[in-house]
Amino acid sequence: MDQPPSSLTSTQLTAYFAFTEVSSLLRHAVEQQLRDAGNLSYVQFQLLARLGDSPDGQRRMTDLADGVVYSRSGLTYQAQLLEQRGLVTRAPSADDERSVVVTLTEAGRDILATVFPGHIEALHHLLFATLSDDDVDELARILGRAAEHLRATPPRSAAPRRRKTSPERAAP
Amino acid sequence: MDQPPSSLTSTQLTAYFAFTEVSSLLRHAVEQQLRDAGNLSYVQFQLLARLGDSPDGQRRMTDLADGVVYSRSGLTYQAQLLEQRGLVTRAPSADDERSVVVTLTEAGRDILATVFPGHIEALHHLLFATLSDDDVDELARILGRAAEHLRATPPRSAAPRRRKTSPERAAP
DNA sequence: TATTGTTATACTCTATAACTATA
DNA sequence: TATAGTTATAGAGTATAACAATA
Repeated sequence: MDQPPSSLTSTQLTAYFAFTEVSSLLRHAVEQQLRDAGNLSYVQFQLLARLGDSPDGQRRMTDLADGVVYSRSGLTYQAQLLEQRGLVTRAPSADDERSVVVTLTEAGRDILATVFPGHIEALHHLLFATLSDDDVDELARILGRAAEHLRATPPRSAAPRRRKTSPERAAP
Repeated sequence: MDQPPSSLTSTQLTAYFAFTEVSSLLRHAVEQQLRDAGNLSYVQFQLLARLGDSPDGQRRMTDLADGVVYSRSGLTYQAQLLEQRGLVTRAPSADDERSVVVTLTEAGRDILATVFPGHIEALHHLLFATLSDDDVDELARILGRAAEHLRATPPRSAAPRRRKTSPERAAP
């Protein structure tokens, strides 16, 4: 049903509260596992995992920043930390001297390998243990659609701002 | 391709990634709305909302901390900020002189009233716009179960720690 | 002694603005 | 001029430990 924009159905409220609760508790637990298993923050894990996903283990700084919705400076800070620990290297790109290419090192892969099993195990214990296969199917379908929608929806009030990647003409 | 996950199905992975993405984007958008509409952080909003939920607009510090999974000191910090803005008051409890009762003020209720409509509207736009009623039902059911499970599942490695509220007998 | 809450403190993280260099 | 990234800096937030007061 369509509602006046100032109310939610009770089911919507239930869904929202459950979502935030799962999100918060799961995030908390995962952060702790990552910290215990590899002394990684969630953000650092995301960055390493992104690099691990790349076929050559490399990404440009900007591409990494886009994925994690970070400010450039925030990413520089995290990249420095990871570099100091020897988990990544940074070098200017051959294509474009302005760009910096971040590369996952062997040590970085090792850390990922150390952390992954516990990560997955935690998801089993915390999230999937009580869900049926059908539930997981539904979840993937519904949240997949929601994610797609969110990705395509610009933050409304911040609309006239310049986006990071998209080359919009600036409305002065 | 991804690395072969040791024991998650591809649907589970899809569901997990979609969940984290929705969680992250939604949280980001909601935080911005709360900041814009009422200059509130997400945590501050949660605290005020919790107080607003209470019939008399009051809660003990410890009860508030439990709900938000915070350290005591972190809660004290936030409560100070809210008190400075006149959104809550703090006073020793009559029942137990050790306890501090936090009370939502008129100004606090006003802020909640100011912020709520936009909050709900954002949820409409961002989350519920693309979901059918059945989807929302499913989401509420599935995540409700997951939340219940998470709530009941103690962080495994931190198990032998004392919990905050539950009067367990401590296993020595 | 155990519980409630505050304080002191140190640390992590994030964003903004100014800056350098390449395109 | 526009883009990629770094640096300087400042601010919010969080947790740990020591502490005071009450039960």
